Amino acid sequence: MDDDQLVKLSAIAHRRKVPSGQIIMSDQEPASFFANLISGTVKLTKTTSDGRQQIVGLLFPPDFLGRSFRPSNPYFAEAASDLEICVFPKDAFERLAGEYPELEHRLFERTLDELDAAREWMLLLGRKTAEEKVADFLYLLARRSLLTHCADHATASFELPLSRADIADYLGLTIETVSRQLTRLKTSGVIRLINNRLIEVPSLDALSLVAGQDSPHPY
Amino acid sequence: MDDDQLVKLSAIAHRRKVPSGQIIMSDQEPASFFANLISGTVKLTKTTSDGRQQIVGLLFPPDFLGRSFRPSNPYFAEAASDLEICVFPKDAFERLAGEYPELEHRLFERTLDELDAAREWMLLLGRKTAEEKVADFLYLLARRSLLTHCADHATASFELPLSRADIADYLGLTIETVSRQLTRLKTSGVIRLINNRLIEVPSLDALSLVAGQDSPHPY
DNA sequence: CGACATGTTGAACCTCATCAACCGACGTGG
DNA sequence: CCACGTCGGTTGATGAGGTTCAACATGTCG
Repeated sequence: MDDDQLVKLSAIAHRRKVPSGQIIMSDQEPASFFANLISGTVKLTKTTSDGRQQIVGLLFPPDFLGRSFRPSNPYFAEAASDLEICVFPKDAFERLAGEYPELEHRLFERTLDELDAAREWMLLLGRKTAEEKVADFLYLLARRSLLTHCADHATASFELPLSRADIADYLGLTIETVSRQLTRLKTSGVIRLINNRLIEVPSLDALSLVAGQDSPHPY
Repeated sequence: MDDDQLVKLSAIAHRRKVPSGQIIMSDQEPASFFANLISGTVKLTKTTSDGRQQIVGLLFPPDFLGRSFRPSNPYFAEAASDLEICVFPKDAFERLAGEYPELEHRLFERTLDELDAAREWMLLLGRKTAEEKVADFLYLLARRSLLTHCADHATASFELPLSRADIADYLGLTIETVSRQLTRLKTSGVIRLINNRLIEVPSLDALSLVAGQDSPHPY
């Protein structure tokens, strides 16, 4: 994105803090803004009429939050932790997107990535065991942590961005099963639990093996 | 899409028949074309290293098949029945998309629809029971059949586009469970099985109820 | 210190997967 | 023409993986 666009973007933007648990975008009401995630984690959730919930997407910085060309979302966006976001009014942003085809193109690419991620997760939800699900989730986070804290690439350590309940909703499990599988992975030595939220992975390859990944993802 | 575009599109297109079971696009090799689905059903599948399979998307006419701005797919596209498709060479199509922003915009919109569908399916895969899954799938097909055979909108009848094995792979179940749930729905009177592939739904509302839909979808 | 939220562990139960037999339709070859 | 194998689908018996319910542990905040 060139300077001109960045200037115009920041002109219409403003920062906002959001406390954990707050709904950012709701199912029925129209989405009136776009936003860039500066810090924190956003979960996209869907719920059945009787209250069963499923997380259908996670957003980490610097992910983008919004709904292009549609009046409203078919899901909720909720702060899974305290957030900082950078908000753009929807109409102004879309005017800008009309001016700069590059911008729309970038949004398109991001949407394709989200689609790929969603489909990858469908395989996990439909066909993997509880142990594989948990290991897969941890493997995902471990790889993410390598991108930022670029360490030696064989081990990793990171903080869980979600509570047990949210992890369960992400993996299509119950909190009890998540907890049990975590202790299983701990006792089998695949991970170390420093505290409830902090995790160490001595061997990424070992973790990837438990996750049942097609191919150990290179980084 | 205006006439000019349609003319140029058809100039680079050619028809092709594809027998059931054939792989159209593969995981690793680059996707070299786009295609419009004229008749038949295409399944998008992902597979774990040990052979468990999950269908991550279904395409019906007049859906569009292809991968914008990416060299290859992270999944397979396979003919779930005999097909007729209308093929566009990738480079020619992308040149055209560059000329007509409208075209890229349309592709974007379709991708958003696919993303919504994928996320809806994540809720099904992660949180619904076998009975709800099967009922939900049938409800989906029933609504689709109303769009074409526009009948009285309270009942429906249609042909299953998938084998039991494919239905199982779509719902994250086994063929046995799919079969059992179908006979359950039959004996409880929610559906009628005319033959293995032909289904009648006396009451869409009753089916939607079993499917555990948030809201009975109006049509 | 007690109340509440979050997480862990245990025991019982249930849904769904697994394994196996069976059925009907179809195509092939003797 | 009929035996035969194959394929797609159904049905039954059994068992395992996860859910459910409940108790307990830990941590935090008033």
